[in-house]
Amino acid sequence: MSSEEAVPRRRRRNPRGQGQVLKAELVEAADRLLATLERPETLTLRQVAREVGVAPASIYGHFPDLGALVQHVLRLRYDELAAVMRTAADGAEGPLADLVARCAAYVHWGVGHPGQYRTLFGGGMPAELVPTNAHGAGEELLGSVVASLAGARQDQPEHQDRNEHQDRQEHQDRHEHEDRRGPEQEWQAGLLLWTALHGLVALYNAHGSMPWPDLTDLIAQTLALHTGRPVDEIVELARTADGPT
Amino acid sequence: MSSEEAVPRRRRRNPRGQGQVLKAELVEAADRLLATLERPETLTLRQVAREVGVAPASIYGHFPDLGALVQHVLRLRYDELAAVMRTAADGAEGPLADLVARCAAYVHWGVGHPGQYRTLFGGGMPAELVPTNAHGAGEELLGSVVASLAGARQDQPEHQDRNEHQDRQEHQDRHEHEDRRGPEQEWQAGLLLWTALHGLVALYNAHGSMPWPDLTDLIAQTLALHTGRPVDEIVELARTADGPT
DNA sequence: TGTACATCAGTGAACGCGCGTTCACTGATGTAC
DNA sequence: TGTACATCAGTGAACGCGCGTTCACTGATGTAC
Repeated sequence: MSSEEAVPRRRRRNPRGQGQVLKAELVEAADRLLATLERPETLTLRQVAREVGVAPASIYGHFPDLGALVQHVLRLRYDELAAVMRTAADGAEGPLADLVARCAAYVHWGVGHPGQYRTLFGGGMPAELVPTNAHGAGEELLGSVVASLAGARQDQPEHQDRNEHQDRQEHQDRHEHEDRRGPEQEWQAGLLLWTALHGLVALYNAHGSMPWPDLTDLIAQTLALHTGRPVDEIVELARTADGPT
Repeated sequence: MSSEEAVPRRRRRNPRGQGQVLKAELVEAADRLLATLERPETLTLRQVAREVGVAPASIYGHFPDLGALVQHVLRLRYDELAAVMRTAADGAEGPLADLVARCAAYVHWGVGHPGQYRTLFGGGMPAELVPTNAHGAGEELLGSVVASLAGARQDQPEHQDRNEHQDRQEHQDRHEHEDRRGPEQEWQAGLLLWTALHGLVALYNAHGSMPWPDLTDLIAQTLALHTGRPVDEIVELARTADGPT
């Protein structure tokens, strides 16, 4: 370990038709660095070049600049997260299970990929590079949570929304008609759930040294709050979703 | 506006006994830049010097390096946030009002100071500079939320925790005795509330271009979920806490 | 079968920039005699 | 009242560094004749 790290990686030039190989290696390297670096937003073009073992100028043959490379990587990761959530929900039986699977997948991905999560949702990147910002805060992702939460609430056996139907003395004029939940309330509820999950991931990742309770418990507790369902039921669903550990 | 910005600010040297004046100016300038910069974690020693109108080397007379200066500023801001929350709770009548006042103050401060909030809680700074990390994730702040939430739950008129007392078929062995909430549950509940508030602030700040619902509504909704109290009651309390708008 | 040439996949050196940090210095202002 | 000196509050130039980007280039490999 003395001087081994100082030796620059050598690399065989690709044969004729294989120009795309380096591009793939660049993407992998950037991804690896985003995952690894303590502060991924400080990623550097020369770092990527070094990681691959290539001259800095070589990157320009494949991407106009570092921004474009990062954007490419983030797009992949965002799609991966969305896919993970979709897949997790695939095996779900019923709307609540669907919601639990999606949200658990979200949080576990975020905790498993701190660097990329931070880069995607931490707001530390030039806004135009991040798919999350590019078209309205990760529309697909947020949309799926909103829909899933709405489905789970719809499905509730005895749907008593005690938070909204009692104790209204004088404010019933402010909201026109909340006997039935409109799409706007559903959107707000989903948004709120997303912020809760995001806060959980962000703080969990930022304060790794703190003594955190079991993550699955925290997710279950959060979902219990946002669905009004018993925490044990959620834990049960989360456990079967995670598979036998 | 053409060349005006290129002119470096001139500054009178302080008279003899007034060496501390520059120190104060440095703190102010760093604070202003942390508040202003799009990515405050990229703050630079030379930027601070420029902002004050002083040679970069002059900073070393007052701080050993930029880190020390930033640490100083963050300490001030953290104390300010804690004080704002304390003051807000001072006028509160009852535990629920206390909780609402504290949490509303937290969120409003965070949204009003995006740069500093990000620097304090965003995890983008070398950990040792941030008072939040220095002694256990902002113990005082988290502790106050935990206590306040526990107080509000204690105070609940008809304390029915439907999330925990029904539908337990086979998992009652996992938790030993949750008829009464132990300090551990209280801590977890407070932690979860904190993550929710943090997620709200972080995403609100990061996605300013999104169409967000009214912030006070979101806070109230969050607190309604975490206390099990009707949202209207919370909104009422939040409104009186904010003062007439 | 041989050879000139084009293309491909990168290289290597150089540029100008902003950065943190150092070091000897400057010039105004108090203080001792 | 004068003057030598110490101190204070900062300056200015220089250093070495890593960075993004440019530009002419190189050397292996395929293709046309």
